[in-house]
Amino acid sequence: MELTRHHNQKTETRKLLVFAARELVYESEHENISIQEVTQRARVGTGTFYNYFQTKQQVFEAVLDEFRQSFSLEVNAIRENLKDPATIIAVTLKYYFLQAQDNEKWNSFITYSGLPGQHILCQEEEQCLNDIQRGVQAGRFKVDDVYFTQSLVTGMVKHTTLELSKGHLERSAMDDTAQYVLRMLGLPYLVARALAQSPMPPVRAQKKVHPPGLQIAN
Amino acid sequence: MELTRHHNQKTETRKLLVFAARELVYESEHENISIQEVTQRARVGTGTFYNYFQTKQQVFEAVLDEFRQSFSLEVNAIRENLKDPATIIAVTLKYYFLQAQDNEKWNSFITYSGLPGQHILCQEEEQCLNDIQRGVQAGRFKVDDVYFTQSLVTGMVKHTTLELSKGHLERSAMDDTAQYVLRMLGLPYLVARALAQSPMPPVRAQKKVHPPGLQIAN
Amino acid sequence: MELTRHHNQKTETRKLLVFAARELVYESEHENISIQEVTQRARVGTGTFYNYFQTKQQVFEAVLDEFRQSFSLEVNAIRENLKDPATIIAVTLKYYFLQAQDNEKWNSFITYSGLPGQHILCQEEEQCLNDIQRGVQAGRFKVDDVYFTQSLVTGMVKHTTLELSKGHLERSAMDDTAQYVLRMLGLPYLVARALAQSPMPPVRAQKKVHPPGLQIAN
Amino acid sequence: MELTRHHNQKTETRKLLVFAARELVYESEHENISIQEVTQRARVGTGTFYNYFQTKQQVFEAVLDEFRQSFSLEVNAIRENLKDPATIIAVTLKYYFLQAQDNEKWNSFITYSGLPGQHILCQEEEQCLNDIQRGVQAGRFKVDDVYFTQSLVTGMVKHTTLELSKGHLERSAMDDTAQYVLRMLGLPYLVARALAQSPMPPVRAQKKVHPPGLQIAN
DNA sequence: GATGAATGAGTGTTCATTCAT
DNA sequence: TATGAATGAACACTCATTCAT
Repeated sequence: MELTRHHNQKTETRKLLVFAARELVYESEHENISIQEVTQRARVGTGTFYNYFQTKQQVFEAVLDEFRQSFSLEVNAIRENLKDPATIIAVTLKYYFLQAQDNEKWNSFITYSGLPGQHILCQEEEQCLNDIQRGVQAGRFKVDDVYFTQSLVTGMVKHTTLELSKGHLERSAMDDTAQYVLRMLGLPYLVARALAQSPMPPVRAQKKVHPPGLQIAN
Repeated sequence: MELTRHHNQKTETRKLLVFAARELVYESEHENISIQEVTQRARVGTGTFYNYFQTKQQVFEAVLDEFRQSFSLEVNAIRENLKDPATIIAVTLKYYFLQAQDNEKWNSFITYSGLPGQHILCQEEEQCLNDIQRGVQAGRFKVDDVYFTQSLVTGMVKHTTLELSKGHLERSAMDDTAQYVLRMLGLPYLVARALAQSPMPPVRAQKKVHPPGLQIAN
Repeated sequence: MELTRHHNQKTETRKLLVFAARELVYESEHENISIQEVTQRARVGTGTFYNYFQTKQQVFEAVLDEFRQSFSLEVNAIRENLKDPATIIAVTLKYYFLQAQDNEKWNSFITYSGLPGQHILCQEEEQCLNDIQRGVQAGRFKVDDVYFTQSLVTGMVKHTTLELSKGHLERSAMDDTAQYVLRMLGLPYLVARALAQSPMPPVRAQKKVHPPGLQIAN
Repeated sequence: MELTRHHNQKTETRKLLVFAARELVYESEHENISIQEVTQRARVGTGTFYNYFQTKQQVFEAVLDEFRQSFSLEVNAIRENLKDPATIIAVTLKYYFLQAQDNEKWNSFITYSGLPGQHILCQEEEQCLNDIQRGVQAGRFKVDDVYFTQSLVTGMVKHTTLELSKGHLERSAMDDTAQYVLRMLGLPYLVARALAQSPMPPVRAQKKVHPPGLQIAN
């Protein structure tokens, strides 16, 4: 019990720090967030930071991890009810766009900070690869080089996400990108358009605080 | 006369600074280049910097401008001999990939520094837009939304460039990307492939120092 | 009974700390050893340290004490079989040099740390004083000022020890120093040389872990 | 002239820093002097320090250098009028003791700080070596190993200096040490005593601020 | 007595910017 | 215009010490 309590307390403070870091990413005008900003926001002593992280990057990586994990949970909850590879891809892309819209700040942060932002979707990338491969095996897709195609799809999605977050593109760009992706995978124009425009399946009711699932404590 | 001398001198010093900044981008291991590094490299007093730039970013933007300008010159020299919109696009893309390959360092710099890296191709973007529009008008291309398509093409090109520079993609990705782009624009598969795989027209003989055309002075 | 257990436990923890501190002195590259390093090494809570020591210096002084004590035990075991003051001094010096050789790290630690390193031999100093005085009384030595002579002898020994540990002097310096000391005390050259060069009497068989006798627990 | 002025100004600030560092060594209770202490004392901005020194140690080494240099100047002024190797050694030692007496704090500083204190007299050591060698060649001294003897002499002098500065020895220790050293070098007792007790030759009139010759500016 | 999370003053160091010359 | 010494706020990071449990 003693141990448990301590462990909880420790976990609690860590959460405070990660939470503060995330808040600052969203609020901060400048890209450079200092450790002292984080600890002050977390209402915690300066040195406390170093009980949980060895370096500044680590706390932001922790935020990134939380983000990826919660996003994964949500998107997988949707995907598991779907069968058709094309539908899965269309829905995944659109879900990604949707949640990305709420996170402009975050997007620019991971894009321009020194963080391994390119890996923000790394697990998703593997998933994307699998999606494509299964579609190919099922005779649904037709691509020359699966790996390259996956890479390019990822690039397209990232681009659209970023441009959306900057207001350079309209909301319709989400559907349009999905449509182009599906066509790249070999679907006929009409099918691609139909799939891309079909409405999202109802997401499990769930209150979303800013980045999905990043609620602190509870 | 006196005035001319002064003007030249001023211009000269500015060039020295921009040149030094560019060199440092290529050489430096770390992303953070200080003004003092720049002025020392330019063999110029610290304060001199502020006669030409108000802020650190400005000097890097100047480098960026030079870069864009010289790239423009070169690519336009190639383009002016071409007529077919599809060919123009294919050639432009491939030329862009080629020169980007020589500039990995630079690419990562504009991608991860605080600079408005997204605009590296902004003038090109407009050109790209024109290319697409002319193709559409000529009945060669078929796209729903020209603006969105152009944006997505840009995103794809940037993605491939970056991934190439990181070694995540093979050289064939250049042709493959061009091919996908052409198909996105509505060309049939075989035509797209043929165009994408056709060799580059001979570039005007020209010794290229590091980034094309960025030679200082003259 | 309860009391005894507590007392033992308390003693035990103290030993753990002192032991850890000593290990760190030997192993550590840097001169600055933090309390947290000590407690971690001792597998003891951070706060526990302050149950036994008020300040960081105190734990190192404790190490010093242990060291002196164990050295005393050993050297006295040798000395008690000797009668002649000159022989006693020669043997003591040489024994000191010998054990110092195994403890380079330690030597530099007490020399350059803030510890009262000058007192490392303070008990020995008194002993040294006695040795000289008895030699004088026995008519074996001839010195003007016993106290000063003892001080200078101590200085010479320390110097040779330190220089040996730094590799600035050869092993023969041990004999040479002993010889000079004996001559300082008034012995004729030949006698001094003979005594200084005579081999050490056999030390009681005894396995020596690192610093003599500093084994913890038992 | 412009250049000269700048150079002077620059030199001036450097002196301010070195001067402040030296003062702090003398005044400070604790061994650890921070850069900010130095800059505040020098009435200079924090960053200014790094225009002159790359690291904290450097400023203290600068103090050490100044000290050695000025000491050298003085002692050599005395030595150059002397011929006899034994007298030279006696006088040099005594002069060293005298000036060391004024510098207790400094002595403990170089002894216990991380500075290469062992080299404080390094040039002197070489000089000492020469002194001994010349005495040997002149048939005045008789030593087995010149290098070892020099090392030991240095050790004795350092020891006496330090103990004097701590008040552990009386002033007579200066003469006594000189006497022992001369005897170590092979002089007969009476000669050694006579030389060691002879008064210092008159030193050139000279106002001595704390450590000889360390006056700032003028 | 034992614990270890919390602390915050302190460290050495960097650097964009100013300004007298 | 050119200079470069001066600046001081800011930085990431350390660590002896406290104290509630």
